[in-house]
Amino acid sequence: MKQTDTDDCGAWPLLVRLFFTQRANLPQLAAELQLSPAQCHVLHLIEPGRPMPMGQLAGTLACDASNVTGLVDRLESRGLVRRRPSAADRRVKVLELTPTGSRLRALLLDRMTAPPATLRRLSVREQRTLVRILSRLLE
Amino acid sequence: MKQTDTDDCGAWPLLVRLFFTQRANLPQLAAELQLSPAQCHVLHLIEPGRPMPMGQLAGTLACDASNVTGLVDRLESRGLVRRRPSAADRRVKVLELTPTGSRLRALLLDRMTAPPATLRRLSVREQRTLVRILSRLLE
DNA sequence: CTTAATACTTGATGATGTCAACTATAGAGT
DNA sequence: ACTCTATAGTTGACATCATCAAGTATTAAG
Repeated sequence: MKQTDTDDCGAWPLLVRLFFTQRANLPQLAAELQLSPAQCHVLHLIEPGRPMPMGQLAGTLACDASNVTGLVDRLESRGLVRRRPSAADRRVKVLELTPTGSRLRALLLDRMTAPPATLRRLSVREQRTLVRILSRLLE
Repeated sequence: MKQTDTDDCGAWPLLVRLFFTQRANLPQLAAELQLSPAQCHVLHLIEPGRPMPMGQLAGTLACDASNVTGLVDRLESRGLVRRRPSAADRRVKVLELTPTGSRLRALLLDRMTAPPATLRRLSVREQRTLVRILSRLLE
């Protein structure tokens, strides 16, 4: 079970390359929606109808809480996100998408998940295999 | 059967999720090497013994040329990268890793390609399959 | 009730990124 | 040659991203 860390046939290095490739074209995709990469990340994380405390967002983004304040400030000023006080704990503020934010998020996911041309090189069967394997990676 | 996977729309959203997951933990990994995410990206792109013109780097990063100037300034001031004039065209400056830069790059790739725990859920055979499929995506 | 811990904000600072203007070189066409 | 245009890189102005330290408000613990 433990054996293949150094002997995994290079699967992870390939994913790293894929990661950097995607990282490079996120800015342009974001710019088309008048967003920054970080804002895309936030929009991606807040699902419609699933409000999220700011602290949890900071945790998921793995960044400082004060950074989230600024990010949300800008998103809120554009009417994409709302801060709501939490009923349970008056310290926490919960974030939820506005209708506009929901629509923009849908548009973003649509563009991001528009498969690149290279994906068409795979057969349907290979794609299913890929889905099965990736699902297990994402638990 | 929440969704149809008769087409390619299943695999890419998963890769997008994987992408954002990795995006979130790059800052910490970078910080351990006293680097920023962007600097990691640059270091990842300049291979030892394969000098790269600044313009090409800007193209691959899909960012403005002036941004590369600053990135390289900081990397050069830390002795990780060198600017060299190009013999063929005196306008271009070619970037190459210093020995220190090469070592740090190796360390970075080592850490980045240290497979996450989730990868161990896959059998060797599944990992090979993943490698085969990803190679075709990246070729 | 006092004290400590948590959630978020503020202000300072550096890094990242874009744009416009600039220098220097290259590559035309005339 | 000589102008005209395009390209490679830098600089300066400015917004965003990100961290840290300090501060406020609230919660929780002793």
